[in-house]
Amino acid sequence: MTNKALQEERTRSYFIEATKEILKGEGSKALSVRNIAERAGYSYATLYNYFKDQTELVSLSVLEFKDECRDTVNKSFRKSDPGLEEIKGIVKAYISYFVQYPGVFDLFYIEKLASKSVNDEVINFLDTLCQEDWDYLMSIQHFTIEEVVGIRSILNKSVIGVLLSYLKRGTPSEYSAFVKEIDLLLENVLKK
Amino acid sequence: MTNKALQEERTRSYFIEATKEILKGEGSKALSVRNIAERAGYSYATLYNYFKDQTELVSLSVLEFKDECRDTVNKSFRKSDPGLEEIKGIVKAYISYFVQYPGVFDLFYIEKLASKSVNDEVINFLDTLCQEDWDYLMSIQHFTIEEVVGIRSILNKSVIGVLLSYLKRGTPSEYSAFVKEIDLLLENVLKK
DNA sequence: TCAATATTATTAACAGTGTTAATTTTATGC
DNA sequence: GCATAAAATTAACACTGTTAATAATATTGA
Repeated sequence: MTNKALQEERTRSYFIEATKEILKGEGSKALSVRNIAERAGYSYATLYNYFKDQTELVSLSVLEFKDECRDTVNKSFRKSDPGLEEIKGIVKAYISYFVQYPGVFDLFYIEKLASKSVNDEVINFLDTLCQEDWDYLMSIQHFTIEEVVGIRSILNKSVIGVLLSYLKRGTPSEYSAFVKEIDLLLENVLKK
Repeated sequence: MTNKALQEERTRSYFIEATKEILKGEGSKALSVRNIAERAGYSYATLYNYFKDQTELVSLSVLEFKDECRDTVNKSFRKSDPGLEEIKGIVKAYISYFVQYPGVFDLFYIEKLASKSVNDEVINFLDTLCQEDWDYLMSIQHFTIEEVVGIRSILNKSVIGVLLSYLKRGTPSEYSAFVKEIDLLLENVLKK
């Protein structure tokens, strides 16, 4: 019965939306089954009629955050020509997203995810956002394949590191210094 | 009475040792007040007669792990001449320590620490281990001050990133690939 | 040595967590 | 309207950190 399936999907979405709200707001530390259920308008045990456990709900949220992050990056940095400047813009917009939602950073890079496929999708996400630009830079022979492999690796890892330091250790303490650090980093990593 | 102070210090050390054992073994996820106390041979509430709360115990553990990590790095990489090769050795030994004790990585870079001073000590730790080498490289004019500032930043952040990816996301999945990635990274970051 | 005191360690309790089983409420088909 | 199927709920269990009140031990003074 398709009517039943529709209702079920609606109820599931209430739980997912509640989970996302808490993760974006108070963060994963404040997430709890009872907290989610209350916000969704159900009792805590009802959640288990629709989801295996809490981690499934978190994994589903991660996938939606991934889409949201991609949209944010695409909008905030209006696609100019492909190349180094676009990579810089993408990286900055990507970083801005996690500064706005630190709880989502935890999900992407720290918390244990239920599904291995979600895990892999997330860890390569930033790199895939820049795929076209790297292809372009190789096509015009600005970089060799070997250079691109090395630079991509450094870029991806140092972006994760700079975010972890800022969000979890408050280093640097000022946001302006953080922005400067990123500019310096991009300048040095992407130079020939 | 110095006898009393001695006994108190001994009891404190039992709790600290128990905490360190759990953190190195099962990790911070398995850490609990009752778990620590049981291993220390006391009841759970006794802990609060010697420490403000669990976070104080964790902060004290972090400081001891810091010393242990420094010793490990100094021993495993027998100090040759200062310079690029020594930096590579230090970084590799540093990374190895956290691969051996993933729970300690969590404490250093992820978990909220009670004391801000401990926080700052930890985040700059790798960089301070290489201090002499950077000074040397500038003294022989292998790098300029500006170059060193940029390279240090990239090195520190990308080491954190590469560790986070490997320990928390299992990327790369093979240890041999992980080692290769680090070699490539060091090669590219430290080149002129 | 024995009672009074000070110190140390313990149990009980509270509010919170994830999860499961049993139960109650609601909706459906005849 | 009634029996049945579905959905939502409460009760319970084993955990968590932390505090207050109690029990056990050690120390002191006479």
